[in-house]
Amino acid sequence: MVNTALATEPRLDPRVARTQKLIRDALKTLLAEKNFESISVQDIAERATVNRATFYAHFTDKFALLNAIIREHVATVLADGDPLGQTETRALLRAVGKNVFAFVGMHRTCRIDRDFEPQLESAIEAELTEFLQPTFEHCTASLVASALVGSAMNWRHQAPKMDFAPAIAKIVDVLVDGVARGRHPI
Amino acid sequence: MVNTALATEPRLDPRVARTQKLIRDALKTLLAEKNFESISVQDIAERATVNRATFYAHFTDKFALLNAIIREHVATVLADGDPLGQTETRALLRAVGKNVFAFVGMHRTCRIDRDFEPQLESAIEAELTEFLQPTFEHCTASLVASALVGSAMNWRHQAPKMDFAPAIAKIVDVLVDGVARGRHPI
DNA sequence: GCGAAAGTGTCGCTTAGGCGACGAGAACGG
DNA sequence: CCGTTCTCGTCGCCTAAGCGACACTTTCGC
Repeated sequence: MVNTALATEPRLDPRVARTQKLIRDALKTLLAEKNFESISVQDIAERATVNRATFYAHFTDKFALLNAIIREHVATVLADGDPLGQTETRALLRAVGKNVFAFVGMHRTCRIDRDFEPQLESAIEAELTEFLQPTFEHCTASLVASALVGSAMNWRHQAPKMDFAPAIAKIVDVLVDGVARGRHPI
Repeated sequence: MVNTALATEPRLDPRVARTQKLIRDALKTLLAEKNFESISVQDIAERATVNRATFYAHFTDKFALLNAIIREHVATVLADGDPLGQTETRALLRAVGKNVFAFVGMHRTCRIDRDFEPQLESAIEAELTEFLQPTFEHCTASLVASALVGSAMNWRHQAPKMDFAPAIAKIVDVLVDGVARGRHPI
């Protein structure tokens, strides 16, 4: 019996793992205290009990770090209820969509917002694409991800208080049956 | 304005501080799960996300670590209510004694017990002696510490359910007359 | 009783992290 | 306007931590 983790991860120095966790946790707690743009790399390094230079050895800047944290969070939310376990395509997409909307919805009150939305969106898209890879071929996964995330962001701005179930149903219908059904009559 | 901490501490590498804290916390959490003697150095190192060799670079063995933790805890309990703030010797000793008995009492249910008592006792004594140093000359501090801790351990075995206030009063009465002469002015 | 398994304490070698300094850009306040 | 201050990103040197192996001792389980 071979450990598959060893195959994918060529071995991670425990110091690296620890340092990265310290840095992630540092930003998380700081975000609970003040907004993102008023947080400096020094703040993060200090809170993480890590040297500033060490920070740069792991993340190019604080945006990259935030991105990593978002993606980490997204990944867990996406897996809720094991949506990929659904055999029927329509049911699978609905389940995935529900998680995407849920994630986008819960970040309405987050301190990050405002001018970070583009990063947020692309982070979700990237993570969702990876999440769908085992089920769809890359090109399709990417398209589905864009569609779902884009719709979710749109819903968030237009009618965040409305139930998102109908919106998801419509999106899934289009994705599964093709765009022809939604075409305006000629 | 000179930072006094810089004078006393010749500079502590943050990695060292972090590692030691990780190791301390590791043993603390492990003690909440199982008893001391069934905890191996490996267990501690693993929980602390620290290499076993690193453990030995900081503590000679697990007993030394436990000792350090005890002393750390003792130090905080001893300072409760700022007993050294008392100007009257009798009141001061009573306040200190109360904290000592409180500490010894709260360790009745601790998983460490049984055959660790000698270490426990000497750790408390050592810490208490240091604690009393600014107020009493070393020799006196040591004597007072031995008396208080020894009495507390005795009380713990003989009549742990009895109120310890009278016992302390008695000890203080015995100590005061001889001890007053060794106390620093003011 | 004995071999296997697990724990201990230590040692050299390798690698990640801390330090201090640097030049550069941005923000501020006189 | 220009100095002051702060943050950024990077570099070379040094040190702490990780690794794997070693020779023991202890503890089991058969």
